[in-house]
Amino acid sequence: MNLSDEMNIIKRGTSEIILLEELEQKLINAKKTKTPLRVKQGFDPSSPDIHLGHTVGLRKLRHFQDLGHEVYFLIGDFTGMIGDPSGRSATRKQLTLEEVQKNAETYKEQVFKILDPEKTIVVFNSHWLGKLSFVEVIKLCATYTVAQMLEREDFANRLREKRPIGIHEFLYPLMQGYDSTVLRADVELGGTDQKFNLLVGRDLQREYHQEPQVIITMPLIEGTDGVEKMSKSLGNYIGINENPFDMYGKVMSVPDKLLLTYFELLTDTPYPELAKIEQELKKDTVSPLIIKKRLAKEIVKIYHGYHEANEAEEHFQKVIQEGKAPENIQDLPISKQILKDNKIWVVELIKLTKQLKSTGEILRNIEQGGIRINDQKILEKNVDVDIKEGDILRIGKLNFYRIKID
RNA sequence: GGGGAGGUACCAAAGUGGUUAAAUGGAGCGGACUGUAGAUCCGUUGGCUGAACGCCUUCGAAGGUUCGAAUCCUUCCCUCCCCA
Repeated sequence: MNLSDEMNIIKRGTSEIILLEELEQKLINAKKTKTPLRVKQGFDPSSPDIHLGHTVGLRKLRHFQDLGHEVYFLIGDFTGMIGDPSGRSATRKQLTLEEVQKNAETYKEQVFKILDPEKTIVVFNSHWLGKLSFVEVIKLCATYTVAQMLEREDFANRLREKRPIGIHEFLYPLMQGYDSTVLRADVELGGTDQKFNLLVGRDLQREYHQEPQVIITMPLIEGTDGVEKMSKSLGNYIGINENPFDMYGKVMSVPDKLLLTYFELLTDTPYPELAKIEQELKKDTVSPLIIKKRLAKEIVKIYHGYHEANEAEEHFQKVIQEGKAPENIQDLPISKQILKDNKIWVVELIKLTKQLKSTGEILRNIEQGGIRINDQKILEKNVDVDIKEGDILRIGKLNFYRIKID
């Protein structure tokens, strides 16, 4: 593969590369000396579930691996205890050591759905940051001035608006930069909100007489609401551990305007194909629904495989679009003893599913027409229903149970 | 060190002695509609009881005043702002 092909793979979907020429030079040198580049990205272990937003960076790391480079997957277990102020109006809460480490474990399980384990080195920054002496910390601080720190938009804003900035928050960029010097990173990846921190890494590497890392920022994708960036705390995320149907359905709930971005950043759809999709959307030759279904299937395929993706699609078609019961319905075992003349009080029946949390919720569902037995709405709470083996109980739109009498 | 503001349900935010299980918005849930779980509209949202406006729990924590407290008093915990 020649240099420009490599560059095209790397450039896809990026927001900014600083500096492009340095990256080219590094790639050339790597090839010449047969030394893979050391590509670093840090992850904050404060929320343990990886969602599609994280995969934007992870997939870029994978691109580097596919080109033969090494990935340093850095778990910010130490920095996680301080709290990264990036993009936050308020100071982030600090995690305990145990919380951070527990989260880190679940993190590792998930990232290898995307990264190549052979070419990934997982590192924890507590290993070196935890050993720094106070003198060393002060020396590190001495490399930066308050004025430099205040260049960061978030700090500047908070200062102007007289909102608090913790002293420790100034240390975050320094620590992240220090990580780069320890790992001797050639490239560091991050979201656009990380730009400042990534740049600090370059400065510190110079300070430590290293060649500065190239920094690559990736766009932050909006979540299923189409407004806020995808994040767990906002509840607009699609987790990569979610089951195929939920994943498919959540992608389907994304506003149309995000279709192209999702295709570009979350799938490997080649550029000519992307251009075609763009045209289809623009000229309205293909319904956005069809295109979105293609996207949903594509994404489910990446995390669950082709077969599961097909199933998710069929399921969606049947249950959501046509409002019918799906093929695989879970059994609801009912023992004969609790039946009286094959009858059971509806509320009791629903309780057995454990689907609804309280009696109040069950009653509300009944009143509002959310309960069906064999497609027949039950609208009255004081009824004992006749049930037999194989009857289908439906709660709301999505939850089906097949009665099984023991 | 001095002065001030505030902690209310999943979140945000009203409420300052009874009519408050607590306005409103968001989120959630259900329905209708549709090209989707999107948009829109309607309904609904502490728990228990075969349900009655009956009982239990909830307005930072613990006590107290009162027939009655989210609302008043005391102590404590926490958060924030201004001045130094």
